[in-house]
Amino acid sequence: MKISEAATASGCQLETIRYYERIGLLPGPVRTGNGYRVYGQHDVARLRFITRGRELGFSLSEIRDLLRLAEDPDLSCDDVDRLARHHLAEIRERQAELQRMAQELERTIADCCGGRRGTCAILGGLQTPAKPV
Amino acid sequence: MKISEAATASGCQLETIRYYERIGLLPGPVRTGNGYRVYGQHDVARLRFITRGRELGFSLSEIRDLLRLAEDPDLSCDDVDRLARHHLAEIRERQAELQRMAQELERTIADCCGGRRGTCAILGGLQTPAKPV
DNA sequence: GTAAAGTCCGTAGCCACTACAGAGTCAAGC
DNA sequence: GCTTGACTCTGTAGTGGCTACGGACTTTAC
Repeated sequence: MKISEAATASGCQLETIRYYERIGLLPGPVRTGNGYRVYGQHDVARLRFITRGRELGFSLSEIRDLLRLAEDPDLSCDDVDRLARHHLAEIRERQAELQRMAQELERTIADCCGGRRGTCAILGGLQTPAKPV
Repeated sequence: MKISEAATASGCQLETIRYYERIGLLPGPVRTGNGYRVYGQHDVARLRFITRGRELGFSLSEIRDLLRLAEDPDLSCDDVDRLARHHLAEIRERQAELQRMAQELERTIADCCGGRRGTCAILGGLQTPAKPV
């Protein structure tokens, strides 16, 4: 299939496919006589794997690791598990950080009396470092 | 004060100060005879405002807007309030997204039997699109 | 006097794309 | 056969928010 079909089949953007090829995440496919890329089911599966990993927030380099692990059938999946847990911990951290931000913002917004600039609590809150929570 | 002192006083990295100047977020300061930048309390306050905004997850362009609003004392703070609320909504969205990711990852990790590659649920989960939650 | 630290400027790199420009190719309709 | 439009190719530049480097200059400390 051609690149646009592979894009549709994998849920990956067309330019992104070329990008993944450029950075070596996807092997360069067979070409037709006119130079068009030709993809097979295996390529689509790999693209889906990458896309899915991105949806779950993995970085491309993490996905590269996962793909390597996935392609070595002799290893136990301990490494995969470790990578997934590590990633989950990072997500939890980001969640906590967003939660802190949201709380501070909410407090600041609540303090806003809707008045004039001189008394604006939001701008005031931005002037000063965070209050300890 | 010199740039390194301004960096310490504002909690902003030295190179970042120069970067903010380059993109027009911080006005170019007075220079000494040798060309060194000289900052005052007002600059430090502005830098702290920016840094604080970044900590709260505002983009530099949002911060630019906030600074403009902060500097026009005639306006009511409705716009500031609107911007803050809009930003809060975005944070809430990102939180929800991370939550979805985390749940999926947790489920996938839980499914991992610790066995060999052929049966690895994590890799399997990456092959297939998300199950509806 | 010399060595270390600080400052200057400009540029390139990071991530993960996205968007172009300009050229070639293919299929359908006339 | 010709035109039109859709598709594909390559290479490059842009995004955001920094960070890091190199090479030149100045200041500071001993």
